Amino acid sequence: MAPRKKPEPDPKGTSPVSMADLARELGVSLTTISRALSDHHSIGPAMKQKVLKLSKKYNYQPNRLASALRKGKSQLLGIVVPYIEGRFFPSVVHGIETAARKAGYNVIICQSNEDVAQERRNLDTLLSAQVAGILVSLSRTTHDFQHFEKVRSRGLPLVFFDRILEGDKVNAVVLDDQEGGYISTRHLLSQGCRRIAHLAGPQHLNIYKNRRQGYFDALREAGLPEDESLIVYTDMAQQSGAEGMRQLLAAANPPDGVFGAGDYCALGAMQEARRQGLRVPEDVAICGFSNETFTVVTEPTITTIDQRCEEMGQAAVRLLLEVIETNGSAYTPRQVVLRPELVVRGSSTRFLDAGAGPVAAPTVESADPADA
Amino acid sequence: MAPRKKPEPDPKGTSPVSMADLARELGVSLTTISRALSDHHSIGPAMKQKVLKLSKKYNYQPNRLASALRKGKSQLLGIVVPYIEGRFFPSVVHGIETAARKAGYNVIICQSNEDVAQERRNLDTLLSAQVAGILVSLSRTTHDFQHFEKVRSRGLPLVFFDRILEGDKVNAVVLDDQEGGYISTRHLLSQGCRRIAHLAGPQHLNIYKNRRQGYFDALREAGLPEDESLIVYTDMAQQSGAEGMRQLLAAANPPDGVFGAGDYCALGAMQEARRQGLRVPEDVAICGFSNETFTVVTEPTITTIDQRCEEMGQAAVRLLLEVIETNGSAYTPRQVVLRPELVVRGSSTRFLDAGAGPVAAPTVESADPADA
DNA sequence: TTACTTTACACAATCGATTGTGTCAAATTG
DNA sequence: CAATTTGACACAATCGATTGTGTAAAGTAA
Repeated sequence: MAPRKKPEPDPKGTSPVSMADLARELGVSLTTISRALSDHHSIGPAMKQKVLKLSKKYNYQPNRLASALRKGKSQLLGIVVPYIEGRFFPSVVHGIETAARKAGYNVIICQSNEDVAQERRNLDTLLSAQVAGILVSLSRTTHDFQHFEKVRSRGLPLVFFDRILEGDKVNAVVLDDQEGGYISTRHLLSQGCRRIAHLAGPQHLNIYKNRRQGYFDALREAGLPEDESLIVYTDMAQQSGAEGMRQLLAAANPPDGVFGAGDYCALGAMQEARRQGLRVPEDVAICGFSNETFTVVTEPTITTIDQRCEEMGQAAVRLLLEVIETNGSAYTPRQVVLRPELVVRGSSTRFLDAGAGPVAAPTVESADPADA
Repeated sequence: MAPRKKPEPDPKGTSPVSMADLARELGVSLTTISRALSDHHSIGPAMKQKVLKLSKKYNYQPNRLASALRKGKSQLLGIVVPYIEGRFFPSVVHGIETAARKAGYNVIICQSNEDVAQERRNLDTLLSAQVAGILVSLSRTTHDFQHFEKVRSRGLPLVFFDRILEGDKVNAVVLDDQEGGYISTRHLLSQGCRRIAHLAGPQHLNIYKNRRQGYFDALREAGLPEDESLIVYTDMAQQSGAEGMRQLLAAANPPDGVFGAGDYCALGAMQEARRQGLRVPEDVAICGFSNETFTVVTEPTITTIDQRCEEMGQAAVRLLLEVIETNGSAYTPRQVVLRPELVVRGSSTRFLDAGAGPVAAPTVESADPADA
């Protein structure tokens, strides 16, 4: 191996200072440096000061690799998401990164591209990177937890968020979709709607089933019947929402309110209504779901349900850190359910309803279009 | 220290297999295992096979920390972005992660939150994580490269993207905004517009200055005069775009085309025009800039300039890897300039113009609203 | 003053993988 | 057949930080 000389401060500037350098300079042992820096009790205050001063002077940066190797744990958290696009995942990741950093962790990101095989590889990568814990939102093609066994058997803390598999005892953070459907529908009721339609999503997906259930709950509570003719099943796309609306409006007794299971189909519905000369919200009030970015730029702006993306990220990190800290001691898997938030905007505001919750409030942190 | 026993396969499942385990099992030296796995020539094919088989059997995962520590370089790339929100940065990060993974690297993400101090801390973190290279898009409060000296002095490859500081010899990937303004304006001309207005952005920012310049270039090329009365300076917000449009339409000779320096202000302009009873694109054609997500859901959809977010990420990684590979050997900083792409949509399509470029094409990879 | 605790630090092993240098035997060459 | 090359593997140092144990000296209690 090439011998490496270490002249005192830093000749080419290429070599980062190590604890050994500090030790040599101070004429003390490596141990002393290490313990001084980690504020160990067996180091005198005077020595601590000296070490600290010197480390500042040479701008000492601990080598995390070495530290992690020795301790068997790094200060890294692994994230596996289907992809980093759209509104949802970037926001959650944003929340995760922020919370993680606050706790002294860095995050390493992996995309599964909706592919189980890739997801499996991601896990292997994270394992070999010796992360301290893993946060996962499952790919669409994931139907079992098999490949997570490896993680679990290593005793690595694991937390799922948003996309989880039902029926397994795992740590998870999810949104209460049923509550979302409920408050959305209640809001429409509070605006005077009496015939509220629902643009539903594919019912084999829990989130959509739950949103619909919340819708039913609110209707029942208000003493209104469940009218299947007021429910249109869509694929959640804008186009599909428009078609659904056309269908609803063609009926004998058209709705005066629409709760869309997503913002895209709600938008489609709103556009169709206006094309047919209806006023929104006067003739028909509309609520969406997800608080997509575009909901603040349409005319009128769209009332929707915010999914608390950032909070989800933060909650996931909190949960993960808890598991990390209780280090293996028979931690019981816990599920955190986030309460969705109604964001009232123009598409449903027939009159200024006191206590209708926060109005508008842009949710994207930097709506500043000057980014790029 | 607590002594650690290592029974053969894996008792509690908690201990990952190391090369030492394999060596013991095969009765060979650690060296042999290491070299067999890295396909070193001094290991016989028979032995290589045996080692490989055993490593599969025990599902051996190399400890990257150890490897990186020894080699002095990890397989990690650091990313520093202002934040992970909106359309632009997530997409770039997506591109970066994809390209990096393809090259066998993982990415670790940091947000500066538009704060130089945080940016500085991010760099320190990445340095101590021993990343192999760093990708940076500067925070808005960054006005000098001072804190990057530390990185440079360590000989760490560094590539900037999108947000860079002018006049410094650095590796960077940026978008050709001038070209964007040019093709956008040319497109409007090709649609028969003759009085093309421009909703300009703050001119102290290069990107906006360049977009305006491209606009001028196209006008000049078409033999049209630079008419300052056709330029309105906005803060890029939707509201501001609407006001600009109002102003333009109130003038004696209103425009028949508008090139907005951003999608938000273009949207505002379009809405204002329609409010005043004008038809888009028939009476006034409109182009935006950035290919924001909402541009595909408006009525009509908005013609815009795509900033090649993903390509930018990929290009940045390519450049970084180049620098990493030419490892310090006096690499001359290089700038990659990406060509923006015109995305023709409804707001400017007066007649189907042959050769007008790709039509529509949703750019978000998963427009599937079922994410969450 | 003797015995016992602290205080303050050093030694040396260790985490897991990498790599320059040996070593020994088989293969090739003259 | 002796001499040299090549093949196949082991030794041991190393990356940088952590930590159990050891050991002086100083402080305290009896």
